[in-house]
Amino acid sequence: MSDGTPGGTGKGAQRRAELLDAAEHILSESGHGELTMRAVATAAGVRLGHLQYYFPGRADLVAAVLERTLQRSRERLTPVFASVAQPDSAEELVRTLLAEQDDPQLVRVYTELWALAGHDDAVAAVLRKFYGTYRSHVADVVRAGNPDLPEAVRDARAAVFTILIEGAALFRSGIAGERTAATDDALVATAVALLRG
Amino acid sequence: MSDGTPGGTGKGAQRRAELLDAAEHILSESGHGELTMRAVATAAGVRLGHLQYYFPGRADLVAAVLERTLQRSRERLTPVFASVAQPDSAEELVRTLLAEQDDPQLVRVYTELWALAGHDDAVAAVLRKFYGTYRSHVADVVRAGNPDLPEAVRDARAAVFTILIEGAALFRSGIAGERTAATDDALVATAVALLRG
DNA sequence: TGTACATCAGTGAACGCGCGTTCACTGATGTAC
DNA sequence: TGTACATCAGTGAACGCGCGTTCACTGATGTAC
Repeated sequence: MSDGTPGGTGKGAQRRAELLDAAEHILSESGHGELTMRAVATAAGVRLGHLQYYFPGRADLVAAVLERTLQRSRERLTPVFASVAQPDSAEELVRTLLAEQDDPQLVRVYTELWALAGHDDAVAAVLRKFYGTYRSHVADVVRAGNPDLPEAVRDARAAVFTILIEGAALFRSGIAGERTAATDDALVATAVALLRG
Repeated sequence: MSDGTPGGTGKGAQRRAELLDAAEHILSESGHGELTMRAVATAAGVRLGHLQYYFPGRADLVAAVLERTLQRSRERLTPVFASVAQPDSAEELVRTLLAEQDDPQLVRVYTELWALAGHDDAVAAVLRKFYGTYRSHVADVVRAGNPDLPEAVRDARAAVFTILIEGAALFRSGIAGERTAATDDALVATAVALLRG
């Protein structure tokens, strides 16, 4: 490994992934405060000292969870946005994005990351970049369906769309009442209107 | 005090408020993990043992911050909703709700509470009730402007409206790019459309 | 008006525990010759 | 094919520290008679 991080390929990579799985699980189930080196090591069936072979400090571990989570989301979302060249598939796009939120563990991890961003500038910067890319993807969809829209309006629509989708995630983390088909339909209708204008 | 909690009125009440101010400040600036009994006592200029006279354990302190925050929001929001009997003031309502989010400390506290709700059932239950009331206020506004709308549609619109407003708060906690007038306008237009149908 | 007593407000020391971090160490695996 | 050596993967003990909690204590304020 050129960057000094163990686990590029093979056995090391698998171990690293297992450790991140354990950390992610604890983060989503119990929150940032319970994400201790010892808890992760125990959950992964590894000794404390060995966890530190992969992640020397707690900060490295948290940063790695953040990066992997966002990277996975990027890899899932990019093809989804790329496939909606035709603007009439807007509803399908929205329903696909909402379906991403069906994994409660992932939603809780995001909730934790949002809270972290509130008082950790590094996390905030990474999330800001992530949602910047997200918004530009949405803006591309808006432009495809309405090429003459002024750029400012297009970007504003993309921002509101993003707020709506992520707000929906927030309200699936145990805060809202039950999720109904009528709510989903209203959500989709509103989101589609933002894309189509 | 009939319930055993010190600080009902007078000096005790003021001390209690000061302690909660300190706790709230730490929660918003540094997060739940940094909210320790010692840090709160120090910030409030009080000895650890005395903080425990008001809040015997950390859980009591966190619960009190949660309750006071939501109670204050209720007291601010109830008259706002009550004043929009006339449905044509929908835009004013939305702008007022967004203006509530201009306090970064309050927004960060909410972000922390959302994360807490993800793995604390008591917090989740309190927040669920709060947003249930919130949605029913919104639904009343929707009904005032459109009395014949089926109840399911009305409630769905209220839910999406709430998602949109709270999603906007989320994206003011350091996650989004800059907040522009165009974004606010698009947000208001979308929210008003949900109220008016 | 005075006094006795209860309650309120606040102090200070000590406890055991889990935490992140440091570090010396061992065995397994790969690689050069 | 064998051997020497470097690197990788994993162990185990110990550290100092900050944490929540417990508890005995003191002084100020209110109240009953």
